[in-house]
Parts: sequence; C-alpha cells; structure tokens
Amino acid sequence: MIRKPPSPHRPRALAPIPRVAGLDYDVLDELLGYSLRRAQVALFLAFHEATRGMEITPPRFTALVVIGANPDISQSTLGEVLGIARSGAMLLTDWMVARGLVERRRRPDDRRAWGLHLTRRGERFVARMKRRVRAADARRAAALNARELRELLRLLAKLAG
Amino acid sequence: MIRKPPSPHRPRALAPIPRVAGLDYDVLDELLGYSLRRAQVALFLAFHEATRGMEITPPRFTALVVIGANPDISQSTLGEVLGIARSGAMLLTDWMVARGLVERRRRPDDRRAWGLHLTRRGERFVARMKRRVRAADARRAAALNARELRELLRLLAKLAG
DNA sequence: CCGGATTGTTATAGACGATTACAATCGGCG
DNA sequence: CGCCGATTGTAATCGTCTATAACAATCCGG
Repeated sequence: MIRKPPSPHRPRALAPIPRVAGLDYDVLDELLGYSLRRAQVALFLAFHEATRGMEITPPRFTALVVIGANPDISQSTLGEVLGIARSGAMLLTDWMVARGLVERRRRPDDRRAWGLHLTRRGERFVARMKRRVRAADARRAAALNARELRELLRLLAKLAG
Repeated sequence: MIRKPPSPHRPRALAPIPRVAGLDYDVLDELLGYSLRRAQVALFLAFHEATRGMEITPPRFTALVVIGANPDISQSTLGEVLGIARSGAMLLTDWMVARGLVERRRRPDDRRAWGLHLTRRGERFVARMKRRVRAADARRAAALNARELRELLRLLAKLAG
C-alpha cells in the first residue's frame, strides 16, 4: 500500500485585507459577509503567527482538537465536522499519521472504519498548539471588553445557526 | 497575444459547517476565530445562493464593485484591495474582460498601467449582482435586530482593525 | 541620463477540495 | 440465512486558486 508522502506547509492567504486609502468601497462596507471576512482574515493571521513553525493550518488544528476530545472517531465523521469530503479527510489523516500525531486503530465492531486516536506525542503537540492558539485568539479579542466579546460570540452563533 | 480562456465556475466550499450531535468541540467553541468561520461560511452560502448562475465568487464580486466605484483603477491596486498578488489580479481581470464586463484602457499619464472600467454590460451586471447579494445578506442578517446588527458591524470593524 | 522601482505579463508549482469509481464490510429485510 | 443497498476507506484524476520568479516596458528621482 504505497502512498504519496503528505505535503509540507505553505499557507494559502497570508495577506491581510488592507483598507486602501482614498478608495470607495461602495456597498461592501454595508455587507455583513465582507465585514466577517475582514475580521476572519485578521484572526487567521493571528492563528498563523501563533502556530509558526508547527506546519499547522486551521483544518489541521480543528482535526487534532476534535480527535483529542473524541477518541475513536472515524475519518468520515471527522470529514463531516470539517465540512470536507471523505477523500480530503483521508489526506488530512495521512498527514497527522505521518507526523506521528495520530494513529489509526481497527474497530472490533466495524471493520470498515478506523478509530482515530492521538499518540502520546500527539497529545503533547495538541496541548502546546491549544495554548498558543488560545493566547493568540485572546490577544486579538482584547480589542473588545468582556461584555462586547460575549455579545459578539452570541451574535455570531445566531448568524451561523 | 494568445491567452487561455478563463475558467468556468465551480465554487470551492459549498458545505456548511454542521454542528455534529454528541460531539465534543472542546476549545473550539471558545475561539473567536472558529465562531467567525462558522458565521462566515453561513454568509458565503447565502452569497452563493444569491448569485447562482452568474459564475460569481466573492473576489469577483468585490473586484467588480470596486471597479465600478473607482473607475480607472489599476490591476495592481485591485490586487492590493483583494489581498492577492498581481498575477492573480491579472487572471481575475482576464475573466472579467472575457465576459465583456470590464475593459482595459491605456492611461495617458502612465503607459505601464491599465485603467479598468466597467462596460455598459458590466454596469448592468454589477447592479443586478449588488441587488441580489444585498438581499441575501439582509435576509441572513434578519436573524438580528437593527441594534444587534449595528453592534455586530461595529465589533467586527474593531476586530479587523 | 541613469539606476532603481513599479506595472503588467507569463510560466510554473503547490495546496486543497470535489468527483468518481472500487472493494470490503455492515445491516436490514424477505 | 442470504441478498442487496448503504457506508467506509481508498485511489486516481481534475479544477481552482494563489504564490513565486523572471522578464520587458515604463516611470521617476538624484
């Protein structure tokens, strides 16, 4: 069972969305979608900065956290959580396995599916990752006070629902 | 000057990020970045629905709106607004030109740069696009009342800054 | 007027996700 | 029990998007 070695890391969008001086943004400034994107890019940059050198992307982060919190999860469910196809979930899993962070275990009850588990190394890695990302997220969120932050999370949840 | 015909349309991520029942999301639910992404995907789906059949993506939408509001803008500046490299701005412009929505005009003062302008067809197209996207955005935003919406936009701007 | 910066362009490569097809396995129903 | 549709992981392929690097034409400041 030969398989291509998983790819290294090169993030797709490192550029912030600058507000170009003297430019008319027209309807964009009234669109919730555009404001959301601007804010999300800012948060992504903080994320990327925080995980510098770890070869981590948002999907990889989410996958590792979810596996850590839900041991024995299947690749299919993982893909569902991330909103990607099964084939993508497999490549992602390949990457984590190749880095020694995750292992596939056979399930006694269902021999089609794998159960995904963090290795000891994976556990340590996830803990370090979480610490850094949390801190970076909080640092960005510090632009808001506690009440505003709570309100923002509430409104975002309402929107996503 | 032969050039490949611009590509047709196939959006990258059509899937919402579902909240899988019985799953532990651990730290994700406390991260601003993750909440933002969930909300943004929801808005993107509304956007995609609204522009169905128009072969429009968010960057294309932004580009057309910006050109409409800032005639004679250069490709470089356009790329800067979008946060992409010049080479990408050119492919994007190629697409708009091939669809007859935009034309490149020589600038008398600077013969390196093009000035981008909407064609008449482009103007009509942008108007229709704006109407649809605005409506879809508003429909999503209707999950919030007027005060909440204003507050959300304010907080997002603070975050992005 | 000359050398460095800017603009558009082309070519190339990489990351990522979708789609499709396939084999193994599961599960329900007759 | 046995069959058939559904599910799981896998593999192969394709399309889209973006970056990088190199290049020519042009601009601009000392």
